[in-house]
Amino acid sequence: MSDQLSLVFAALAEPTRRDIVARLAVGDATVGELAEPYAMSLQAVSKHLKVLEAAGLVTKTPAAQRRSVHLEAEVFDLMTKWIERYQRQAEERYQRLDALLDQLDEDGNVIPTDERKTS
Amino acid sequence: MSDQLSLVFAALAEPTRRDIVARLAVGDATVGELAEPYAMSLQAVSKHLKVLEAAGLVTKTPAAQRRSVHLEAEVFDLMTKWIERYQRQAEERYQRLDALLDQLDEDGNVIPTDERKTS
DNA sequence: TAACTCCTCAACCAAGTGGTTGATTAAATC
DNA sequence: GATTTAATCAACCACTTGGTTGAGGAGTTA
Repeated sequence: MSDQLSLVFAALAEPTRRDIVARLAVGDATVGELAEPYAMSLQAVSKHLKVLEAAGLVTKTPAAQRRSVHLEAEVFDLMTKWIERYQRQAEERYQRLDALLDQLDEDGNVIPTDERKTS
Repeated sequence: MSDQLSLVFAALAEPTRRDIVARLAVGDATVGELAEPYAMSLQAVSKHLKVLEAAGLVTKTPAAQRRSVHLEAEVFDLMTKWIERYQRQAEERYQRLDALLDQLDEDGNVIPTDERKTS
């Protein structure tokens, strides 16, 4: 499961991690600040951040006592491109199906080309 | 992890399942047809389909010997809405940051409002 | 009805995941 | 320099996951 798209989808499959992303969209924060609202331990949040980091969704300032975490918006493009591709493909397919249904008469028989209504 | 958004992201975190979605975007298929290209057992593919079904990404014709599987394109909206929201938010934040940087002089000091260039 | 085919269900297994606690590193402050 | 504070590392645990094989259910066809 090492390709980035898999990592990104897996990272966002967790409500806590989506919540963290939502918070980081507002502005950068330290690990402690991010952990504060949750009942779980700081270590658990640190683990979640590592998952987000591995997916490329988040980066941390390399070395400091209070490490600032911030969102990398570009990675979203990976997902949207994948999604849009198949969403569009599926929608087009249904349009073709509609078109095909238009070519059938009330009994479900194919109407010959020369007898079809010209739109 | 029972909310649909989590289920959808988790479902698409698997390359095999994304591959199945890609195939279904082209057109409906039976379970056997979907399983054919993979080295894994039919049961394994059936499990993958169950995950996709639970996420609402896919539906099966209720009961037939050769069950037709087809893609539900609407569910993609859930994801795109979530993604776009935070992507937009993050991008706007960077625009505000740029604006803020415009308000600083070369030494990094804040330029008082009445001394700023009027755009 | 019997046989065959397509698919699902059930039990099992190795590996991964989300959480815990305890110890440790490294920066900031006294 | 010693102490506090912020964050990570490491080991552990219960549960989930992606795969397997074997049996069973429900249409289809002989």
